[in-house]
Amino acid sequence: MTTQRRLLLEVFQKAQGPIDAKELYRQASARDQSVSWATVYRSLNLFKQLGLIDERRLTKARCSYEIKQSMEHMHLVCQCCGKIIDFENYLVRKLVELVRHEHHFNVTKVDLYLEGYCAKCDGEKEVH
Amino acid sequence: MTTQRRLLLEVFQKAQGPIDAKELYRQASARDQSVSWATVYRSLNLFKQLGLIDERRLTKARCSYEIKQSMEHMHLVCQCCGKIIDFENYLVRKLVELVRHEHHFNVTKVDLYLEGYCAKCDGEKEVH
DNA sequence: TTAAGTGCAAAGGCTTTGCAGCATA
DNA sequence: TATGCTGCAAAGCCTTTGCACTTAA
Repeated sequence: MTTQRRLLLEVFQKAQGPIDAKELYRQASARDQSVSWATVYRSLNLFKQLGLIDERRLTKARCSYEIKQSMEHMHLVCQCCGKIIDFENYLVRKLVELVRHEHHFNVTKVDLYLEGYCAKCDGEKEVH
Repeated sequence: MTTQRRLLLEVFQKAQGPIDAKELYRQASARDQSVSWATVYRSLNLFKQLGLIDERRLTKARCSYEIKQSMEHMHLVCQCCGKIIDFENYLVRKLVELVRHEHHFNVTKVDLYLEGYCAKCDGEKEVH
């Protein structure tokens, strides 16, 4: 456990939700200028391998990372205001069990991403 | 509508499930050597904009594309051999309805991604 | 004919890696 | 002290873009 890794983990713990490598680098190097891109990416791969963080493909350009969540965890992303709502439900587990049985597919990771309009933005859309 | 675009759409229609740009280029240029990477990517962006195809980041390295599917569509990605299995089930619709009601979230796009071991790779894992 | 599409090559982003020096245990 | 980690810089991929030429309508 090095100072760099400790620092990066702290940034993750402070973050509310997923962040990308760029943001991780930005926040970490703001607190310790010597932190390099190489260390950021090497640590991300390490944390991922250790199961400390999840890697998601939220945008085309780059991956997002966040402290590991439960399997029943979903993200609702508002395409209007960008708000991210975290959401958990037993139906996700049912879905996983279904896949396991119908396809003999041994699920290790679930990534559910729903895009649309949140209550607020959808309401405003109706008005116009 | 150019010959190149027609050819690329044909490759999509023949493909069983999502393919990435590399595979699209491979198959297209096998039938018409003059097809270039620039045209492949420019066409992908056009098709996406027209709503003909969906773009998903199924693997970390690159995006996958496929003819637009229903909302109940899911992807199972084998972390061992990389195979991508398409899968549909009514539970996805139930999930969407749940989100709609419980969070007043107006869902426009669903992206469900399950990672794990396919039947074949999981079987081989057991042996060792 | 002419606006739009194409190929080529170069550039742009994100991520990985070789290597020498440094720090943790 | 010895293994493992780091920073730097360069390289590796995937994707986009400028430019001159070609093609579909």
